[in-house]
Parts: sequence; C-alpha cells; structure tokens
Amino acid sequence: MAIARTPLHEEVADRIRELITEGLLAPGSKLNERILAAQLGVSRTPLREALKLLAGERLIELHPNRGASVARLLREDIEHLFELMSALEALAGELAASRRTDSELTELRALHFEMLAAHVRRDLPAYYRTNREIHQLINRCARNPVLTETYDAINLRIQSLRFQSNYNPRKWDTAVQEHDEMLKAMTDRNASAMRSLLEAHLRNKLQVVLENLDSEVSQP
Amino acid sequence: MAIARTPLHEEVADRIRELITEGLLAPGSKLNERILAAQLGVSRTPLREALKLLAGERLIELHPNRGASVARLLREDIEHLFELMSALEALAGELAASRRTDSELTELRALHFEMLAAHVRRDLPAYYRTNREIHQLINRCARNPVLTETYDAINLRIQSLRFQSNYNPRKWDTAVQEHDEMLKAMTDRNASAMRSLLEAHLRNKLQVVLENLDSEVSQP
DNA sequence: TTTTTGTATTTTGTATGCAAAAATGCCACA
DNA sequence: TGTGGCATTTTTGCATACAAAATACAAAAA
Repeated sequence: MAIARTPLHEEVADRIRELITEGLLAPGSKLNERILAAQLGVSRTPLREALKLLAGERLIELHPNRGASVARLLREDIEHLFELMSALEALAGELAASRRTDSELTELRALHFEMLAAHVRRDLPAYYRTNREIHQLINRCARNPVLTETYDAINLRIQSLRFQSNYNPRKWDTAVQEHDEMLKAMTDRNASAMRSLLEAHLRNKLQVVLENLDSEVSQP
Repeated sequence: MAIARTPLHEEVADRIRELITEGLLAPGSKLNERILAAQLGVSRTPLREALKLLAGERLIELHPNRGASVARLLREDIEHLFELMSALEALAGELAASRRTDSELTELRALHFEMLAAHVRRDLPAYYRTNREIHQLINRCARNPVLTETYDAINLRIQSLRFQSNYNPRKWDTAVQEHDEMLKAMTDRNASAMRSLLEAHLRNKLQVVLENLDSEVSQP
C-alpha cells in the first residue's frame, strides 16, 4: 500500500551492483567519479554515497585519494568465501528443515522440477537461476533475517564468478543428485541430513569454481 | 610501514561507532545531521558518507527523507544475532583448533589466565575485555579474513548489550568452566570439541543476555 | 473540544565550487 | 636511452548553497 520512495544513492548503488554482478564492470576496473556520475545522470554526491554503501558490502574497494575499484577475487578469497558460505548454508539448511512450512516445501518442490528441466535441457542460465532461487528459499525457510542478510551479502560477492563457467557435466550431475537428496531431507524435516548435504554440496561447488579458475588462468 | 591516511568520513564513522558501542548514543536516538556534524566539527558531506558506512554495518538505520537513527535491538533480533553468531564461533573454533600455531596457543593461555584473574576479582569490565580478546584470537586462528570480518560485524551489533549487565554468578562460573575446556580442546587440536563447546557457550551467553533483558524491561 | 487543513520552520537530498592530492607529461641532463 | 625534477592536468575530498521533503504549529471547521 505504502509508496516506496528510494533515495537516489540507493538507486545508484543498485545500478552499480547490477553492473558488477552482470560482469559489465570487470573486477579491478577503476570507477571514475566524474565519468560514472555523468553516465548515470547524477551528481557526484549521491554517487559517492552509493560507493560507500558498496564498499561496506565489499563489492568495491576504496583507495583514499585515488578512487574506487571493483573488488577482485583472488583464489584464496574464493576459498575463504566458500568456507564461510558453507557454514551459512549448513545453518540455514538445518533450521529450514525444522522451520519450513508445507507451502514452502511445495514451492521448493516446484523450483526443484524447474531446475531438473533446465538440467536435462543443458540450459545453464536457467539452471543457475533456479538453483539460486532454491538456495535462497531454503535460507528464507530458516526464518532468521540476520542470517539471510549475511547470506545474501556473501552470495553477492560470489555471483560474478558464474561468468567463468564451462560446467563439468559429471559434477553437474552430482550437484543435481545432491539437490534430490536435499528435497527429501526437507520433506522429512531431517535437520542433520540437510546440514551435511549442504556442507558436501558447497565443497563440490567450490571445486567446480576453482577448476574453472585454473583453466581461465592458464588460457587467458 | 606504510603511512595510513584515513579519509575524514572513516574517522567520523569510527567516532560514531565508538559513541554507539560505548552507549553514549542510545539505541533509537535520532541523528540530526546538522547538529552531529557541528559536534564532530565536520561538514555534512563526510558525515553523510560515514552514515552510509554505518548503515551497511547495520549499526544505524536510514529512514529516507527523515534521517538516521541508532539501530534498536528487539528480543528477536538478539535471538537471530546469536543464532548466527553461534554458527560463526563454531566454525571459527573448529578451524582454529586445527590451524592455530603454538605461539597463538601461548597467547590464548595468557589471556585465559588474565580472564581467570578478572573472574576471581569479580572485575566485570576486565572480564568482558579479556573474554572478548580470547574469542577474537580464536577467530584470528581460523585464518579466514572473510569469517573474521563477518564475525566482527555481528559482534559489534551485540556489543552494546553489555551495558545491561547484572551478571548471574552461577552462569558466570559456568562460562569460565567452558573456557577451561576450550583451552584444553585448543591444546589438543580437538576441532569437534571446539565446535560443540562454542555452540553450548553461545547458547548460555544468549540465556544470560535474555534474562538481563527481561529484568530491564520489567523495571525501567 | 477534536479534527483537519494551510503555512512556517526544520531537516534531509542533491548539485556545485573550490582546495588538496595524485597522475601525467614534458624537458633537461646524465 | 633512461632517469629525475617540475609544471600541468586530472581526480578526489570537503564545504556550502539551494531544492525538496517532512515536521510542527496555528487557525479554521466540524
């Protein structure tokens, strides 16, 4: 009912966040305030405020007196992000198994079949989208907004990695299988199963990302 | 070695953060830009940039067109924060047990005895300080900067709670006992013990905080 | 009275200007 | 050809001014 009036600096932040996660602003690229402000059609003040927000999310880095740049992920950063992500997903899964409602389970099942469809079609973008929606729904089922915020923040930083993505078919099949088991655990409200499934799932996910990273580095 | 030249907005953010965690800016209080800028001796521009940083840390809340206010923690917020904190500490403890160096263990032991001293003296501020240093060191031993950042961010939001703190002596003794066992687990590099110890420790910590909260509410 | 509406005041939002710092390019000199 | 110093240009940092929105308050109507 209420009319949402988002401040300019938030809209600017949203836009830049989009540019980064869509890969249009490459990691490491410098963000010139004057130019970026002109491109977005705003003055430098709200842009600078937006940059502060994004810096808090660790999406960009601020270098005093020499501007901002899109955060670059080193191999070890990825390992650290996944190590934490694994714990967050494990917690979310554990809580979700006991706190989920029946309608959430239904929605989860629907998304699951959408994902299976994308899998058999070898439609990677659709797979990524549905996969992400499933994990987010599991997170929402945990009913902990602080966890959700933190999860989303970490997830955002990992998002841009999906552009280096020549998926290994074997691993892809494994991931889908793991999702099958997750759905079963959610149905049975098996919290400890969800925990260990998600931990294993994230371990495998990291392996996929690191393998792609290696092949990217060797043939740039 | 490198000379640190912190921008004004960061210094402003540090100062406000301090004011909040020290309880000088009470939860819920409004932050008038003009007045606060004058008090800090800066113009509104860097102050507003600092407020954006603090909003990202969830220490303050930004209300579009009607200013910022210090974040207020409801009972459920506290429960959510601790639920996540428990998972973060569990992960940190688990990793720390296997990754710690001998010199870190030595420092941990030293801090432990400092904490014991504060305990027998019933010196609550010293106990809080050393206790916090121990938990932070355990976190540092985990060697995961992303985890550390996240941990610190959540910890900061919980910090202000220590001002409602008439400690229950029985629970205090229990906490110290738990720390004894933690030190033992760290010595033995017993990762799974660290995990369960910290989970239990945080569960108890939450109970203490909630009990104090109840007594605060009933007699304001 | 109580509620509503109009107006003044305060406060936040955005743009702009100027100062300070960093980056760039040029030229002398080895 | 390469290096160091200097002037120029560019870019960021901060303050200020003006616009827009919200709040407070008083007057009018119910």
